[in-house]
Amino acid sequence: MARTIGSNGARTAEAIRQAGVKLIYRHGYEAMSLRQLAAEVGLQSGSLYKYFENKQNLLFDIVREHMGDLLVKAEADLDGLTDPMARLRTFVGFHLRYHMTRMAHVFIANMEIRSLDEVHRAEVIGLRRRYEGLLEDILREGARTGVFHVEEPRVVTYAIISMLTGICMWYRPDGPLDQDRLVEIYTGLAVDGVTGPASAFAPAAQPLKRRARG
Amino acid sequence: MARTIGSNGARTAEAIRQAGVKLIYRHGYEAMSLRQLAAEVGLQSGSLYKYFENKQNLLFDIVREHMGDLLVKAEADLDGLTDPMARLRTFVGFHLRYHMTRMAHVFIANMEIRSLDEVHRAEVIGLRRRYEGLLEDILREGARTGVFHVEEPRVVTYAIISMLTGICMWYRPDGPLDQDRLVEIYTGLAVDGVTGPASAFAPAAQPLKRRARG
DNA sequence: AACGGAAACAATCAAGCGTTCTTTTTTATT
DNA sequence: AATAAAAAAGAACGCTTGATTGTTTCCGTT
Repeated sequence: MARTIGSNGARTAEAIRQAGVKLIYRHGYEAMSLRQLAAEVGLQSGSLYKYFENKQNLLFDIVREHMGDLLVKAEADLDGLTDPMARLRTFVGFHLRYHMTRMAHVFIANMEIRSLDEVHRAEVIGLRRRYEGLLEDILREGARTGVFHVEEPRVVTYAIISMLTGICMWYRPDGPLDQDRLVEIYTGLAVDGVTGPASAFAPAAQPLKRRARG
Repeated sequence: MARTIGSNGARTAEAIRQAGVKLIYRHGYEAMSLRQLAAEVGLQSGSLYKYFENKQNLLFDIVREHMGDLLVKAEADLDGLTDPMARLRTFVGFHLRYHMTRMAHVFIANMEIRSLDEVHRAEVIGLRRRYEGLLEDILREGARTGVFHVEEPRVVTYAIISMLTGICMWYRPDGPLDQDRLVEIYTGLAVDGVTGPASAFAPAAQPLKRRARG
C-alpha cells in the first residue's frame, strides 16, 4: 500500500494535532513515541514527517498556538471594559471557561514548557508573560483607584492565575457543579481576595504554635 | 576498576536520591535516563540497581516519602489548634513554607503522578486526599460556626491549594520578597477569600460584554 | 486519459533505553 | 593475615526510539 483511499492532507494534519494533544496530555511529551502517535492516526511513523519537521516542532506548534489563542481571546473579551472590577470578573470568567473546555491544551502548555528547546521556550514564555500582564495591569489599576487592596500585584497575579488554572487538575464536565456555578465560586474568591481587608494591613505574626519545619 | 576507594552504601543511596529528585525535576521522569542519573552520582548505570528495584520504584519512593512527610508535618503543625481561623492561617503558612523549601519534591509529586503505575498511583493519591482533607475540614468547621462563608468546601479547598502550590512555579529564594512577606500576602488572600461577602451570595450575572469563546 | 504532485508505506539506521549478569576491587570482620 | 561481604565496574541483552530514504499508490487538474 501507499497512499490510502480517501486520504486528505488537511484532515490528517488536524487528526495528528488532536492525537498529539491527547497523547502528550496522557503520557507526557517525552513518553509519547511517534509510532504511538502514528498508530493513533492510522499512519506509519515516517509519514508524520510530512506534517512536521520533527517531534520538537509538533510540541512547539501545539503550545504556541494555544498560548497565542489564549492571549488573543482574553484581550478580545476585555476589550472596551474599563472598570477594574468588571475587568477582573471578566478575566476570571474567561480564564476559567477557557481552561475548563481545553484542559489538555492548558496542561500541556504549562507542563511541557521545559521540554521545549531554548528558543521555542523563550517565545512561549513571552506570550505567557503578556497574558499574565493583562491581570497584573487590572490589579494595578484597581489598586490605583482604591477599589482593590493589592500591595504586590505581581505576586497576587501569580496567586490568582494558579488558583484558576488549578481547575484543570480536577474538573470533570459531568461533575456536580456546572461551569457557571464554578465561575461564581472562583470569582467570589478572587474578588474577595483583592478587595478584602486582610491584604491591606501588614498582619500581626500568625498565631502559630510552631513554624513549619519542612 | 570495581569498588572505588571511600565508597559507602548509605552515602551513595542518599546521593542517588538527591540526584534523582534534581534530574526528574529538571527533565521529567521519563526523560531522565538511568545513565544520566548514574553519571550524576559518578557510577555506571548498572550499579544503580543495588539501590532500587527499578526506575519506577525510584520515583515511587521519592513521591511517597514526600507525600507522607507533608501529611505528617501538617498534622503536627495543626495539632492542638481548634479555632478554624487559626487553623487556616497555620495551614496556609505551613503549606507555603514547605513548598518554598522543597520546590523540586513538590513539583515531582504533583506532576509525575501520572508516571506511576496504577498501584503506586493509588497509594499516593490516597495520601494527597488525606492532606486535602485537612483543609477541607477546616473550611467546613469554619462554615459551620459562621466564621467562614464557604458554600462548596471541596472546590474552595482545591482553589486554595492550587493557589498556594503555584508558588513553586516562580519562587526564588533570592527574590525581592522573603518567605514571611509571601506568607502574609497569601494568607491575606486566603482569609479574605473565605471570609469575604462575595462568596456568601449567589452573585448576579457577570458584567460581561460577551462570554469566553474558548 | 494522462500527468504531476500529494499521501502514505516499508525498510532502514545509529543511538539510546532499562535491565541483568559476571567480575573485580575495597572494606569490614574475625 | 585470612576471609566474607559490600560496592562498583563493565560488558552484554533485547528493544524501542527519532529520524531518513526510496518507492508505491491515489487524487485533482487539465
